[in-house]
Amino acid sequence: MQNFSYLVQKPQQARSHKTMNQILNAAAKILEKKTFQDLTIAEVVKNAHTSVGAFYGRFKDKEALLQALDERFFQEFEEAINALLAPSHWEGKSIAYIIKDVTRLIAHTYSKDKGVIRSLNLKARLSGDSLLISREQRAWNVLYPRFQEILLSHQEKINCPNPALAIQLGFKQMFYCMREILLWEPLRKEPPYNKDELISELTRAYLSYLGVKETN
Amino acid sequence: MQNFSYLVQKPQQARSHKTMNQILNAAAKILEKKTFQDLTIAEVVKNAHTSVGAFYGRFKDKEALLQALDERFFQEFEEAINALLAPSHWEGKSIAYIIKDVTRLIAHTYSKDKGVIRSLNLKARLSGDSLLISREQRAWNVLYPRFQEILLSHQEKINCPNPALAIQLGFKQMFYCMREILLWEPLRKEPPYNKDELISELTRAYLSYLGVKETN
DNA sequence: TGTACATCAGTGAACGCGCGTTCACTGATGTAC
DNA sequence: TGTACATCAGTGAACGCGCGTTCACTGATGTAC
Repeated sequence: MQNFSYLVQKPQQARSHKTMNQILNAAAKILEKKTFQDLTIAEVVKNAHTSVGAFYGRFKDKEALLQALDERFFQEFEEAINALLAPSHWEGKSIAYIIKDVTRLIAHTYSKDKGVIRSLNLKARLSGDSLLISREQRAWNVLYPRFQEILLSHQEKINCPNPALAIQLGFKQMFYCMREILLWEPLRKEPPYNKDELISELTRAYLSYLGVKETN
Repeated sequence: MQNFSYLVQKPQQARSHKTMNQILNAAAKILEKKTFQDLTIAEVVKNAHTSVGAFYGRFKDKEALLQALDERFFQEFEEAINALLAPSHWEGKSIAYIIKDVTRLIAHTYSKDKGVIRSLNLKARLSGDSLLISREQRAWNVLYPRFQEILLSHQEKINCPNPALAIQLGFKQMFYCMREILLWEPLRKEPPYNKDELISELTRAYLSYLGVKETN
């Protein structure tokens, strides 16, 4: 599953494991304030109380640092997705329940470690042909098809001309909007939303668009 | 209104005016394929059949090039917005009509000069505290409040718990989704949508969310 | 329970490359009289 | 209708700075016997 080719060598001793974590923590913290481009190795190792050489003893290059952050921060996300997708979990649940579940997951995912996620998102846009697909993207590629399939199996509750299209566009509206609001609006100093309100409003919008009547 | 402080000097002769346009065209073309960061002055002037010195005779620095592109490409957009906002234009029109109008404007705006718009959007995210607010942003700041005001004046047609919130979130859903789909999905090789279908679906979604009944 | 050796880990000065920017110079255009 | 001068415009080699990366070296940890 995971290849750690971005590492020169996996940590062998507790000592180096600690150093590596210090580096990742320092980097994550710096990324709250600036972009990955503006982050320098010198700055990271200074904040991690280690040295440039220690960095390159662990990471192949600067790029590898971002990959390591990607792995580290989306492990949790992947587990949350797997929990949602457990065969029994959505069994017999209403569309409203399922949509709210997914909306909530997205809201929570994009509320933590914003600096790292922002950097990864930017990275995906900057590097034209994305050589390495991010772990985040891979996670979505697992979640979405299953989600769509389940919604389509409830098709009789959906009242709109083109359910398949509406499921997709509705998901994108909710997802892109949530991501922009949580990740980028704060940087533009826009007033924040109440998170629970945001979740229920976006859920409501999605359900309205699909023409789902039930209020459950 | 516009300050051209990013220019060393405005073109005085037809000759230099032509050179400047060649530079802007070359840059816009390069930005279809790569980001502003990856674009080099050497590359631009080579494609513009001119020289580094000519560039710096016109532009204060590399940054100024992006500002000039911003000005050049959003002039048209601003005019379109002013047309929509002409006092008589939305007089007596239905909510459905108004929303479709705005959705269509966004769709058309983000269908052209994607390279430049992408670069400007990235720029806004990369440079933490945006020193210069982009012309695009300024344009939205003019359009949105007026749009909101007009929708609120039709409040009796809106059926949802919190109209003001729904107008705002609905707009964001539509806008962020449209922008992401038109600007970034193609880069990820995702299959494109039919534009008219996209406009009417996102309009329909917005109206459903607001609980607007009329089909006009 | 030492001793020898291999590997892991860390240090930070120095290197080097890419690319934005400068600068000394040449040529074109406009204006005054 | 030239001539002189100022300003505009363009050229491209050279500069220089920032920052990622290397490298020679020191110290720590583990293992064999």
